[in-house]
Amino acid sequence: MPSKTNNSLKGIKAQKNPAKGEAILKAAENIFAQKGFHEATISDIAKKAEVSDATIYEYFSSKEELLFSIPAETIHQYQEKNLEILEYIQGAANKLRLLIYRHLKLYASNPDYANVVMLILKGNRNFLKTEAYKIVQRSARNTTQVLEEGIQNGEFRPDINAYLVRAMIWGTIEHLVIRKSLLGKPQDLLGLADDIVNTIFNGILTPQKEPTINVNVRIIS
Amino acid sequence: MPSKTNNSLKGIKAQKNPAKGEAILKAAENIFAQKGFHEATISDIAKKAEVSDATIYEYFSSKEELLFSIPAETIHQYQEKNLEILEYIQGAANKLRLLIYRHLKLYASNPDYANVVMLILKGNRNFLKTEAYKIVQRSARNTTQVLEEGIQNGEFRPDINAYLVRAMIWGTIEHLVIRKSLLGKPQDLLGLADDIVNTIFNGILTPQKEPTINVNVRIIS
Amino acid sequence: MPSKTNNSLKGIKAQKNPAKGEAILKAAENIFAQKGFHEATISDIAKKAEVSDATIYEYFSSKEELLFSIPAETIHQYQEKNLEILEYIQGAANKLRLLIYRHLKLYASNPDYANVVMLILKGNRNFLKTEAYKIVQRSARNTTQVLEEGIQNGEFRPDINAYLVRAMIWGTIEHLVIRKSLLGKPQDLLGLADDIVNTIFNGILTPQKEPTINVNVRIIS
Amino acid sequence: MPSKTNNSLKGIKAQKNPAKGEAILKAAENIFAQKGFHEATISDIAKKAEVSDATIYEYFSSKEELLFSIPAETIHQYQEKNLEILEYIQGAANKLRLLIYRHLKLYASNPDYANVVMLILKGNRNFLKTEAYKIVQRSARNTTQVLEEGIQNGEFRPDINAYLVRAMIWGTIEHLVIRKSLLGKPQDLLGLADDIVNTIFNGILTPQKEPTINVNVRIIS
DNA sequence: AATGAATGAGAGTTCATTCAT
DNA sequence: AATGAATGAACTCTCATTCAT
Repeated sequence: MPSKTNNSLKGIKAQKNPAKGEAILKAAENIFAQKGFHEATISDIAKKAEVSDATIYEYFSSKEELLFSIPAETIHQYQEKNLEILEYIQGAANKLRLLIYRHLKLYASNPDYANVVMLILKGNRNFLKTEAYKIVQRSARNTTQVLEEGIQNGEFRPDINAYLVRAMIWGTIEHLVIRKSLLGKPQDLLGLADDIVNTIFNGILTPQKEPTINVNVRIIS
Repeated sequence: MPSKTNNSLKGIKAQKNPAKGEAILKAAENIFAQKGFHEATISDIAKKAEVSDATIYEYFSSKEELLFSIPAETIHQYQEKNLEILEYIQGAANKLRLLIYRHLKLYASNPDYANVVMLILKGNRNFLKTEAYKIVQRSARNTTQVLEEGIQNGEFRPDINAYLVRAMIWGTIEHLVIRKSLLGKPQDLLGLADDIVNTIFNGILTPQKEPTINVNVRIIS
Repeated sequence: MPSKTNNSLKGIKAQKNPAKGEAILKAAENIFAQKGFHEATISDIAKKAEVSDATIYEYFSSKEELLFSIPAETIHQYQEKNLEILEYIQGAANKLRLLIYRHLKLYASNPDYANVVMLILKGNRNFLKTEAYKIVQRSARNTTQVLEEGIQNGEFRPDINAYLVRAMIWGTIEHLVIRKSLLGKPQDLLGLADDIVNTIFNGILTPQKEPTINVNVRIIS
Repeated sequence: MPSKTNNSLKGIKAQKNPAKGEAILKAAENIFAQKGFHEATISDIAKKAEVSDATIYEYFSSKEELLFSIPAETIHQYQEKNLEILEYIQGAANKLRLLIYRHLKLYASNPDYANVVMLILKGNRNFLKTEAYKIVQRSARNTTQVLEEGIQNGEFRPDINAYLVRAMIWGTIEHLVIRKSLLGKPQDLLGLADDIVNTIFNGILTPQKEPTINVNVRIIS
């Protein structure tokens, strides 16, 4: 159930015309994704959004605030939906599978967004002070909680480091998304979800064959 | 066996005074790490290197080339050393453990370098055309080869996706290194190496203790 | 006898709502006094006047016209009142004393006004073309006339330069008012009126003892 | 004897090429005088000085600093010269006459300078924090000291207010200079020096001609 | 009559880069 | 080889002003 008061999330100055604000945001997402932050100019974005340069400043107080406003809405809805769905899923393993799947899908279905988040925002120290980043943190906590739940109910090994496992899952996803953004390579991001889950669940070592007893039965006809 | 002709790797214009070139590179690494690429100025770097702005252009043809020259030497030596050591290690699992350990150590012991590579170079499309990036790719192939070796000799499950597993390992490491750069958080990066290896090897699922003895029945007709 | 058609004096576009026009003018006076002309924005003034930016343009056709409209009413009333009072005063010296006193008082009792006139309008070439400036000139002529009256009736030295003396009086007052605006220094502006008058009247030189005749009387007893 | 270390007075960033710095300063003086501070652009000044816009910023860190640097050298030399000359003049009245004369001459012979100082700097609050303004203050103290000297040695009335008289002198001069700048009116500024001095010295009132002869009677017994 | 919304037009400032010495 | 000096080329951001409603 997405809240109605998500305006505050965006750090947008006012809301003269929300549709126009949204259009600017979309244009910015696209231009930043193509060119990068410093290489993109306000003029580029204004042209794409079909407004004047000055109008952008009616909606966002600076170029950087415009950048930081991009993920706000998306991340917010993503997180709300996650919480909503998690309620209906039984079992930590199933929940984790869902989180991985949705995390991948978030980026897979929004390439520009993925680009901006992975290539621009991820390395930006100022983004860490952002409201949107706080939601990212909350979203991270979802994963950790699911992991801890699984440890406690015995689904997951008791000796795993939940913080590290979360880092592995996120790191894997982000690594793949960046490669996709930069090289276009993993053609089908979502298709990797199962492999990721399997590897995270079972590891890569060949399971030690449990010691077996070979019984040779000779049927004497 | 490190080559002597590693100049070409650096993209350095000439080699008037290699020591000075090196000093500029170190200064750049430090300044870029602190401020980021666009926020750092040639003047900042020149001041730190105790040369004039113009001198930097005697050694590097542009600010971006200077940036791209930072990893060249380090990555080159890293890769050479990897190849050298891998020869002496038996078993894919052991080799993989080594690669993970050294990969983490590379960043853990060079925070400025980690910063530049993770926060600046990683998202830079032009870096992909670089000579240094080719070494990165070669280094990635090491990991894939070790994984494939392990699959073939039965150490690793036959059904794992080597490409994906490598992405997981690298993604995990990079994720942790970025957090360290940005948040200072995983205090002891290297200390996580064993946990990473364990989780990658064994997964997170609690192994199903088979309550029964496996009996193989061979019917001899 | 103040005219009723003082609208023309203000350069105000229309007179939709005179009270609102006045409010805008007062707001402008205050904001300009605080910030200066270029540093003050129409928005600042609109906010202070509790109207929208656009409304200001319903009353004044430009920012500069708004500025020039500030002194109109005040200077007009000041001049009218001067003329009125001068009629009832006997003697050029007395009249001059009055003009000095009222001139000082005009600024002393309207600090914002003083600020705008002294720090902003005084150096503005366009202001010279203004209707309000014509009244300033007329007001200056009052002073000159009083001076000439005094010269003719013997109250003032015949060799003084009326134009210069007026410049001295006005220069003195303006200098003091500016210092007050900028430095807050002459705490009590009005208190200086008498000193100004005395100095202007008597100068600063110690009066020469009138030549005397020494008569020695010898009393012969 | 002007000091050699007057660079510090200018607030100039460096002194790459003092002649060029001077040229920029002269160009700025002229352009500011013609157009005013806000109406003048860095481009205007650069064009006049025959340098690029960017070069101006090699010599002055901002447009405002450039403005403030204009009076530094002039005011400094003026003050030094004043002190030098005052030493050789006997009598407060003579000294005061000199100060008035030189004050007028300073502006009369540098119309652009007069313009900048009177129309732009005089109303600028930030200028008060300037090094150059401190010299202005010192220069003001010269005048006050001469006035006090005259009071003490009996040349000037004991009841005059030195602070006020200085304000009158400066106010008169500034008023005339502004009129000259704005209206071109007092054709011959310097020619007014004597009138100013006379009026300041003797006032404007007709001296009361004593109708009687003062007779001192000495009775010689 | 009043204004929300939009923008044209600049302007100051920064910096990577060049080049004569 | 080294650099002081100069600048071309942008780009963000501001604000007075307009106009449809």
